[in-house]
Amino acid sequence: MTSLKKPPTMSDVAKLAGVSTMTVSRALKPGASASRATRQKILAAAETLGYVLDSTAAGLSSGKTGFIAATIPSINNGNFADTVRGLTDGLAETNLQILLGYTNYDATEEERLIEQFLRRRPEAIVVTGGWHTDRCRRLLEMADVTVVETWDLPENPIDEVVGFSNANAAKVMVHHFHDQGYRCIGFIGGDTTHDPRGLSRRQGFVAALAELGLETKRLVAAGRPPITMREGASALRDLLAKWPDTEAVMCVSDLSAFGAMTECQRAGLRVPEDIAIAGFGAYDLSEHAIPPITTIDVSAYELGKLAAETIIRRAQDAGARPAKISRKIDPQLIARKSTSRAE
Amino acid sequence: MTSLKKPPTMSDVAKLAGVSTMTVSRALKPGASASRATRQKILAAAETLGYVLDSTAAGLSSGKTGFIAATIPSINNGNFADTVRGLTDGLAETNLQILLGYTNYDATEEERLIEQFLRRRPEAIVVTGGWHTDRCRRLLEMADVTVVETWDLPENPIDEVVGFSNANAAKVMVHHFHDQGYRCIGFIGGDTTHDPRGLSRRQGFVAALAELGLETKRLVAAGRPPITMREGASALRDLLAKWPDTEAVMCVSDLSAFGAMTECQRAGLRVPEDIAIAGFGAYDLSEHAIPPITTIDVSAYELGKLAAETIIRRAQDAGARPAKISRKIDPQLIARKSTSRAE
DNA sequence: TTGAAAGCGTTACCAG
DNA sequence: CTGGTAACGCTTTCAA
Repeated sequence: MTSLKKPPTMSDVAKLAGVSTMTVSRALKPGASASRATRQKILAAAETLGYVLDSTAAGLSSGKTGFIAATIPSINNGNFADTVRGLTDGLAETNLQILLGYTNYDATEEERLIEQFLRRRPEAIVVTGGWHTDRCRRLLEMADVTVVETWDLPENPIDEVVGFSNANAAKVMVHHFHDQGYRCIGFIGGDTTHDPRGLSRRQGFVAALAELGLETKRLVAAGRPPITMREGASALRDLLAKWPDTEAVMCVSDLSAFGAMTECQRAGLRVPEDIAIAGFGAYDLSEHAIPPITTIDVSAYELGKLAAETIIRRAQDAGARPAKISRKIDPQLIARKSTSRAE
Repeated sequence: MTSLKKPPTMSDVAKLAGVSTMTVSRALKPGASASRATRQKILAAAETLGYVLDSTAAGLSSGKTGFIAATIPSINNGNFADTVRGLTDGLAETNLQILLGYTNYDATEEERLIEQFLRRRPEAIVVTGGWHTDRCRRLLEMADVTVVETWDLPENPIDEVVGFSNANAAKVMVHHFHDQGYRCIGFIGGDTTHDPRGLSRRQGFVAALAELGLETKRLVAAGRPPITMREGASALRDLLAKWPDTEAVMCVSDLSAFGAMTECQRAGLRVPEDIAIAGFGAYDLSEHAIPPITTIDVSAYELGKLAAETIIRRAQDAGARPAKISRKIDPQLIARKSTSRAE
């Protein structure tokens, strides 16, 4: 559809409607201060010409781009997608548009993305987690916008935080296992170098076991995050090969848990009678699997919603607002059959 | 992090480096035509000031925003996420940024999104499917950019097409069922009013059955797309309640197929011995489920990659290029245990 | 309610 | 390789 004529501008519309560009500009805004009549003329002229406002020019002139930048580790992940949905829904009343990027669980890629996004002059930035490259952190600190870190509780936040404790979530799960009578408990996660949240869960897992006086050695790192069903499956094989007496396994995500569980079933092990399996993230999958899989709900959608609220609040406080306010969510255990010890 | 000082501009950098803004502008570009020495000075000055290029201004001035707009029906869908990944990867060499939006399978919401995106003056637009509101179509036609419709083969394309025939994909599945000896075959999909691709699959399903001289009545509409595992499960109950002699079921997606399959298992029906189940989309899930689920791979990632190639090609042909070239992909059947008739 | 003028920060264009 | 100047299309600001 590449024609040659230049697209109409506001002054074309103004000319056709017989008014000034300023009047057009105002008539096109929501809270239009223009008389009914002129506004009709203007709208008609715009329609005739096929005029579309140029936000690039508007943004340059007004100093407001209407962008919110957000980075998530992976776009192909229901949990992060839920957070983005929450963010979008929370921003629906505003005219803010989301500039979404995914980092592939790579801090360097995150840095690259943030650098790109900063050029767009977003009015706020939402990032996943509190672990960034030094340069990335510096960029975020120097950027003159609200920064919201989510999905974690960074010890030293850049600005605002809307998250939860991954370590504590793992602890909740360990206690659930313990309550059910399991004592030899393993953990399946990804390599610990790329997924800080996965690492926190693993650390929380180990710490909780230690507190209970249980063995903490049954840890398998299954590859580069995000780990897949396949990696969950092979990790389970590895785990049982090394520690055959393992009674229960916590997986870093529902997907890997499902992979691990089906691997058990293929191997003739009954879940939960022979081995218990739990996941993380409260995917639909864990609810519908047979047996249903115990998991942790971190309220991913809510996280996005709260991030949006935070951004809006900060925008209204126009200007100064140094306080670093955390919105903390408590992950909820969803106990299901997959970890219910046969009496 | 809201400070009061205005962020540094290019002219601040120029001043500090003792050159003109033009030299700064050039030195900051990839193919920099600036002497080693001045460029070092400039980079140093930029670093000192914490300068970040303002793409808004750059875009206004150059007439190139560096945006590619893309809309998908749902962000929480592995298939569409794969297409976005393909698009991103395909665009990696360029400096183009993706402006992503999701429509919730709602043509009106798509129209709203496209209208918003158009204001950002994207250099190309990728949309899912060929079914738009009249106004949305008009907007896309009048926009002076490459438009790529994906995930379908519209009869009357707006511009470029990178897709596949959903109807034909369903036909392939029907023939697979037929080859396996199944004759009483049902279809589970969402309401037909919101998902044109789901509707095409259903129509292709019916047409293929009719060609084979089989009954075409076993159709269940399970709710607003995208249909979930739960809806797949309840739809299966409905289907069997109405037509108890059904031997096989094609589902509009792998997720609903999984829901349907687990529902069978809960009801004590063996898959595939008592009933065959197939899905659509080649999710990991269908590979790891027990039994593994027969599905169709539509090469979602490839679709995005090809869309990117199309966009790049059109950008190079600078200007005229009226031809509507389709990149057609052939969906591949992945036959698995869930539809393998016990001999 | 409307308009005129002055930018917003960058790059295109043309000189040197 | 470098610099001056004029846009780019809009909104801010100040007047009327």
